[in-house]
Amino acid sequence: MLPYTNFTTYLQEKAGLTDNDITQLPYLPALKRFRKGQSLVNSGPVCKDIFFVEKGLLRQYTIDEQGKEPIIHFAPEGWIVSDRSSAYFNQASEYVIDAIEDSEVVMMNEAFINAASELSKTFRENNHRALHNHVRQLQKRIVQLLSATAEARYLAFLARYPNLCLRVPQWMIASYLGITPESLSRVRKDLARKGFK
Amino acid sequence: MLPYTNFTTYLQEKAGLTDNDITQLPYLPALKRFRKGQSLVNSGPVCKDIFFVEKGLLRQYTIDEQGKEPIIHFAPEGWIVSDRSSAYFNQASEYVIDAIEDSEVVMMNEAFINAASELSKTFRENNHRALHNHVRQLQKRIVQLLSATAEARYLAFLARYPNLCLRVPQWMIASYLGITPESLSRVRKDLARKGFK
DNA sequence: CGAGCGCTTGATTGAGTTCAAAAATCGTGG
DNA sequence: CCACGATTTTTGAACTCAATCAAGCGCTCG
Repeated sequence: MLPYTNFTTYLQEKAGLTDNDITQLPYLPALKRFRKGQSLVNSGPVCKDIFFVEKGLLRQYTIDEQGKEPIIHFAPEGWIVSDRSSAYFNQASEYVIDAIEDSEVVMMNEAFINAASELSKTFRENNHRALHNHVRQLQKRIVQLLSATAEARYLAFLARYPNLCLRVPQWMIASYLGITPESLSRVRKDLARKGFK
Repeated sequence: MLPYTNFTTYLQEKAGLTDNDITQLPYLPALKRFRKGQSLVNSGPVCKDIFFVEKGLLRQYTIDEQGKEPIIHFAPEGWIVSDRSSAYFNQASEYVIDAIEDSEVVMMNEAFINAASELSKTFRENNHRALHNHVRQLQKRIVQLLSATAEARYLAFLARYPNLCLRVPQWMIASYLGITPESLSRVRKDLARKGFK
């Protein structure tokens, strides 16, 4: 049995590889464990890998001029995170990816992606589709940041990442929303007062 | 001679088609003219085309719940705009694209993109590269909206779209930055006072 | 058990909004 | 080409949401 059930399911159901395809892959990517707080990649070097979260929870963030750490993404089990444009343009990554919980991560490198792409048209197409979907999510987030209040953005976070609000420290959610931890605390208090949940 | 010099240059220099490739295309996309204020596409229908701006200036925006119109992109000559994920997922587009100036636009449909992709590996690769680059720009904008002040965002706008600040009405720039026209007016006044430009 | 971290709460400050009105610019028809 | 109305930009004043600063509480982990 393979050491990663979520990843296998992903290859079959999301990425569109058949069982036969999988046996024909030259190798399967390694599973690595990361402790809470540990970094998978730092900003600086080129980020070559694509990470599939088998178990646990990752975050991706950058460090801006004022030393703030705005969070781009959270990635719980079954999600993927990477800085593909860093690999693509062979440029230094501006993002850090680290573990919010003890995590198990499947490290897909370019070679694996290429091999799977050679093998299966569906895999290629799904990859492309995922990229388009990513663009759409990013645009939605921009629209939201342009026009929605802190409260609306928090509610959107809850909808986008169900069951994550208890696993992610509040100060990180605040950073994802572009507000301070104090403000988020007040937003939540207000929602509670209004009888939310 | 072809009716669009910018688009031809784009096909050759950016998209990587050789002169020979171009003669082998089954057809070349149509050039359409749009008057200032006219819409190319509305939110609602699926947005199937990809627009290359031969001349003029377009904007892409959405309409949110409060009736605000946050602007996603500006596209002057030589730029491309579309809602590819709408075409890709065959879903209603949430965005409107209209002309800020009288414009000439090359309408590339899926068939043309597919034909060019068949013909040239470079075209395919450049397309993919452009998509990655797009993702990178979107992420940068998110980081900026999360952590930068109105002034910093305005300066970033000036850097990203050189020579556009005189062509785009200020209230639209304000909408792109996520602030009110009044606030932008004050940001500019402040910058002038500080001796900017 | 103590130190540190995360969350809350309060008081104050500040960036940006809202509302209102004047000034400047643009567009169009005569 | 000018004039007039409409739109855009500017300015002012009051206000609001969220940031900052500061203190206190509770939990966890060494």
